[in-house]
Amino acid sequence: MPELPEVETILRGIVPRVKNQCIRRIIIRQKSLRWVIPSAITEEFINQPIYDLKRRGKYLLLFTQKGTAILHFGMSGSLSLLPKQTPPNKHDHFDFIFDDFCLRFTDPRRFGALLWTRDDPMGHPLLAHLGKEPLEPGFTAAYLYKCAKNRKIGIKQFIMNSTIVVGVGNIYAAEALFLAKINPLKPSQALDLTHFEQLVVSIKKVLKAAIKQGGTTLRDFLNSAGKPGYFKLKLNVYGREGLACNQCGTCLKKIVIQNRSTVYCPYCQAL
DNA sequence: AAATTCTCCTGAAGGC
DNA sequence: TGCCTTCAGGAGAATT
Repeated sequence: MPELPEVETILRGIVPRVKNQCIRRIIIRQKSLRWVIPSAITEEFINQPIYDLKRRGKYLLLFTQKGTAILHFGMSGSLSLLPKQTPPNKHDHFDFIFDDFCLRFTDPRRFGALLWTRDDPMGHPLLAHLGKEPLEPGFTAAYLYKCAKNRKIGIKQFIMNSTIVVGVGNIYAAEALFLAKINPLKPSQALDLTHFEQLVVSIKKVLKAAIKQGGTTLRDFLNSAGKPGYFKLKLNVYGREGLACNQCGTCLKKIVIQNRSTVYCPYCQAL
């Protein structure tokens, strides 16, 4: 599922092809994604140079003078760079047709989104209240510590709260907590500055490693048409319940937090 | 204000 | 073989 590193990789993959290019036509086959695709986009997004592309959290932004397209990949969304006229498959919901290629959005579960705003996208309701970017300098232990004050919620839910820090999804939350040796259920307010320092370092480390891994798959994305493969990052805990901890050999335990499966090492991550 | 629950959707996997 | 059930999960919306 596309988390921050995947979205970053998609961004880097399409920038060389898309930047300063114009979309000539938009084909929408399925407009009801997470939200209905606004009809204005089919006119206003056309023939406008896309002068910049950015990522904010897991959102991808395509800027033109008339407005900005906001893409989200939900759980199962992806983009492909394809030759024009490539026949669509079942879950190919929309195409951006450029002069020389087609950028196609595919999303079996339809949790993704395509929105359009004429205003500053950072002020859009979906983006306005997002928290810190985890790979930027403002994401610090002191910041988390301050946010965690009086928060009883478990630390895993805390770092997955996008109003605090963006882009830390279920997989990377579990992996970062393992690296930081913190129990996912630990009440946020009970952690001290040292814990948060470890946590910040671990989150940055896990995300950077995944982006680096994504870079190796980027070549395929650019040269041959298609999508970037998902990362074969070495996972310590996610999806490894019942297996031995890489660190100490203890049987990894799975619990459910807010309907999200959470795997951790009961020994390395004791409360 | 903070925490919890519900919801969207469909493919994969498991049970019988 | 095939049908049915369960699960996975990002994140906004609704509810407590």
